[in-house]
Amino acid sequence: MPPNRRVTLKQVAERAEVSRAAASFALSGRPGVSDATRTKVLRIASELGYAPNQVAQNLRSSRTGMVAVYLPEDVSTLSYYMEATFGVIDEAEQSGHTVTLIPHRPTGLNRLQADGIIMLDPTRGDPMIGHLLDLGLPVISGEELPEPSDDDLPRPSSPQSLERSAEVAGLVTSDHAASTVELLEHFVARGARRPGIIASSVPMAWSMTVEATYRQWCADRELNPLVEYASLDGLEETTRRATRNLLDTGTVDAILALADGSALNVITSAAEYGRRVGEDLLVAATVDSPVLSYTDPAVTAVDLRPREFGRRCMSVLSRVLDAADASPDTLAEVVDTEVIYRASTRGTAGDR
Amino acid sequence: MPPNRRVTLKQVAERAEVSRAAASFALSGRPGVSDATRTKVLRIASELGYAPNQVAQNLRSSRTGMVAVYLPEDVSTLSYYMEATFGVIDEAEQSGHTVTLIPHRPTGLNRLQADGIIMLDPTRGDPMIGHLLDLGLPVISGEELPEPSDDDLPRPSSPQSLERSAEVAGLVTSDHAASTVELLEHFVARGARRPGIIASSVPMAWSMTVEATYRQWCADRELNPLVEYASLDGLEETTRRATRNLLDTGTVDAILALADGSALNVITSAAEYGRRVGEDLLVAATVDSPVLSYTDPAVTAVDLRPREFGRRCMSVLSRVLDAADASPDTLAEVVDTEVIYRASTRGTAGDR
DNA sequence: GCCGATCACTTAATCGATTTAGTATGGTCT
DNA sequence: AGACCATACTAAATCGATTAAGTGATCGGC
Repeated sequence: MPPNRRVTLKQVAERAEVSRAAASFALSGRPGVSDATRTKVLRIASELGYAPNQVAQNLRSSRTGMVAVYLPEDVSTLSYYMEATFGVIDEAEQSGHTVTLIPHRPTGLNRLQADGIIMLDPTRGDPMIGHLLDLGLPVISGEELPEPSDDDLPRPSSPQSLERSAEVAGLVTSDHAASTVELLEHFVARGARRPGIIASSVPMAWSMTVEATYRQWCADRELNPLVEYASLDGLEETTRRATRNLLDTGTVDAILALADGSALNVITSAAEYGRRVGEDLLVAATVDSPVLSYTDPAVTAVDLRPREFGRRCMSVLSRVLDAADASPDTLAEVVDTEVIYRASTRGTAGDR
Repeated sequence: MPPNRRVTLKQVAERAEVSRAAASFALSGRPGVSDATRTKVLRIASELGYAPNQVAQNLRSSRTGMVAVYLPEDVSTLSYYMEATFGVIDEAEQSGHTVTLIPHRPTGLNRLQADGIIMLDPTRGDPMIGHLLDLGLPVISGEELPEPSDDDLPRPSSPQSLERSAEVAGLVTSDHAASTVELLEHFVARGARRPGIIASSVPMAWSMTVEATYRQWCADRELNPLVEYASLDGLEETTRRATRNLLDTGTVDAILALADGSALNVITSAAEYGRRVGEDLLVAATVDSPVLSYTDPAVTAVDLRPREFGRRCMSVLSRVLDAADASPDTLAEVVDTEVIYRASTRGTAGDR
């Protein structure tokens, strides 16, 4: 009755005049009790507002009921991670898991309680990645795990753990290569001849895929790739410089920006170079973000469906957790993306 | 030894040749064991890499060890909440709490396990707010709790719970009135005479404070307030319209935008009206966001120190949880803010 | 009419840590 | 030497749910 004192199974059992075990059977829907008893217990449970104490359940089942999400520390595009995290939460609710966020510092990592880990966009060189893999928990990687770089310290781990960390339990990706090609072809269809790219020096798998795809696309057409970088150190300054360098060439008539910040900078400074975005300068971004629809003109971008992406990560993790023992190969899934066409790539060749 | 099998207190006790109770006393630092035993237990515990099972601890202490954070469903400025949430996590780590995010749907709310709740920017009309307040857990509100509007359904709650929900256990705010005045005065100091505002129709306490402060400021100077709204329904369209309406007046020479999207739209469409941002049109935003530093010119904005804000919310909650029984009045704290001056308010009146 | 099987249920062990109550040891005081 | 007490520890209960093992009753088959 008092909402501060929670109803326990024992109380339900007493009211129903059965043992705690019988009540437990009835509530969990397993055989062993008569239909009469079952309905009675269920009725009383709902009357009393019984909700099982998850802490007790978890202790018994030696699970934590928690899923830990790890996000990159330095992110330029926050909305993606926010949405993806809520996608994880959506799906975690289904399987009765709670979602916790992992701090970026390794302090107290051994205190981390979770049944599994979801890493979004693991960054090469981030020492946390190794620590998390070494925890012995099933890990789902959102976007590919980058190869450890040479200057990374070798993790102090036994051969056994090395072997384990070579594999994640599941992998969810988006087809960045396909969406990059779609954007580049769209540039061409809208009348552009020389697309350039403002890449990111952040060593995440997806950004490397986009850049490599662009370079390959240029190679296929015997075009000289026009690549400028925005780096995490001095992000604003390098973003501005990348924009300036591309526009200074004078030959660029389309720009593919990896980060929303870069696209934004192109939009707002194009006028200084006498360029009109959407007409003689097409602009698109590889990751959509709310801000890209507020600019004038609004910016064409790839909707990575982050919410769905997060849901899929959690759903893969659920399957891994249920499989318990037998999961020899890692589960892999691809989330569909969609290019959102906006005014920044209207171009000169007809409508739409 | 195997990292997948966690070390338990029993194992430590056996290795140290004492009872589990003695080991527990030793580890928790309470009297009742000799110094020799204590050091021995501690040594063995660290050798074995013992970490107490928090699930068991929580069951025993009938706490959950979790803090639940509730974010508004429709947010235009994501980075603020992201940062604030990580601030909560920073501080929660200190007190050994895990942070979970609350889904926006009330489904399964009674299954929510937490020792306390932190609501960020509670929105008037959001039915979740009532539900969360009725849970009987200590609630910290980040920014004031709005008065329930008339058309809100009365919550089905006993008088007792009504009384309780009238009060939150703690309140953390930023001084939006002060920062608004600072921005307006800055406009004037930079040569502006007629500032307008693109307000938000989102009924959150802070946005209402900013708008009210602006109106009062105008009234004090016998100026006619120039207010346009960007509403959540059709955010892009209303944002554009608000910008257009303000610029169409021709009299506006400074614009204060509540959301980063609005500020952005002003920046990118000013040229069409023959205005030069930072010269004959000053622009500032009441909430800083990464995108505001990538535009050209970059936009002056208020840094609300969201990370610190989140930390303070959690620290207040910690105090409430420790106080246990005696906390008659709600704890209140104010987080300092800082205006970040950028090129969009350079103006005509000298340097700065 | 008796054996075995099935059903419906209860008892008790279990998860891992904390904590109360209880016990043995040694020392001090008179 | 016996009473008394503090110290250092152990045994066992506890948190709330799950589940293996056990008990009694009923039923069917031959």
